Amino acid sequence: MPELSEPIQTFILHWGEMGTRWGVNRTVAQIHALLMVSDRPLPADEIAETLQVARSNVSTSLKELQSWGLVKSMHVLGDRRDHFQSEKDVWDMFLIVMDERKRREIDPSIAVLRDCAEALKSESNPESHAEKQIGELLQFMETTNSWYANVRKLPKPLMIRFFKMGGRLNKILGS
Amino acid sequence: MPELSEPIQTFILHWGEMGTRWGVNRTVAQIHALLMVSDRPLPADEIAETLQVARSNVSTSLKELQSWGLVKSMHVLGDRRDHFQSEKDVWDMFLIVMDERKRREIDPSIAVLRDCAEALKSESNPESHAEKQIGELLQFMETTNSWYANVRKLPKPLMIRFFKMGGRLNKILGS
DNA sequence: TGAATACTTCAGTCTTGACAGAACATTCAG
DNA sequence: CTGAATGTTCTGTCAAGACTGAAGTATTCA
Repeated sequence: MPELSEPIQTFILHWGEMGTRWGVNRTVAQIHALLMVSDRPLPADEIAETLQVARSNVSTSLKELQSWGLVKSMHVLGDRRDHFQSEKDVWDMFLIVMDERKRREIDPSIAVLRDCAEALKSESNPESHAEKQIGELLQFMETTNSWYANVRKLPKPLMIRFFKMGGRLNKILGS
Repeated sequence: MPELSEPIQTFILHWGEMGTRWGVNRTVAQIHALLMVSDRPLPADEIAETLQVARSNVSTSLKELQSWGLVKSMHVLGDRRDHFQSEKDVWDMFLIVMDERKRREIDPSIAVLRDCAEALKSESNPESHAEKQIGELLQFMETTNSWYANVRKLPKPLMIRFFKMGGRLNKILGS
């Protein structure tokens, strides 16, 4: 592995930093960044060397990235080592992350809110404000969820068009 | 402060947990949750007692919530203490968080990516793949940013309509 | 078969950030 | 002016979890 050029280092470090701000382990995010900009799949030991972290740390981080579906392992002819490559398409990456966060965090939250709302309803209730507030939170999440489901099922080119549009929102909604 | 009922405890604890998953301090998120479901503004000491955390911890967490614009302090007649109330409207809350994350994280990331892309362009370049990838990331962020700006400037009722719609997306985009 | 290679898991260490409690600052009532 | 009430800041402690190196497992090849 050639040393990383300065701008690429900057990118990887920044991506790692952003990771932490969004609840993602720094090393995991850095490895993701590295694989994104790599022009070929990398074996774990090369990643460890490049980022100067322990081999074992790379192993678990790669597992994590694979569990998100952001990284896949593959093989290279004449090399026994696993090689890892990142999803490269930014839109696909985005959707993967959204799907996964929905599955891991939003959906369970909706379930919890629903239970809480239910429990508060059946008590004859000195906490009607809380009930109302939680109900609104629940409704909000359900609304955005179903909105997302609809965006999600658009074929990708249409979806991209949808996001590039936006200037025309007013016109559409005005009708 | 009456003790928290069981479903409300559940809600607050869950909200705290979700906080950590999104890079927000657990106590900060818990206080936010408590204030959301409270039917009146609460003074800091009451929050500390209710959530069983140190008064000083509450102080700094409230500062944090205020810096996000999610919580405001106010005064109650005949009480010298500051009382804190959360924004209650879920849509407004959502927009506040989006605005703030854009300002704190997305915009700076765009700046970094732009610098990196620039630096990679001027080097006569063995890293054209990285350049391409970072360029696409940049483009993606700029696209979503401007999409968000357009959604953002809709009057709230229209915006809500926009999110409740979604079923009609296909029809609209088909044209 | 066993040495070499690759990968994973585990146990202990280290770091970061969260937190408590104390010290400090400010305001206000008397 | 003083002391009680309130809020903030600071310092040291602690815990969570990130990370390392070593031990363990699996696979391949000589």
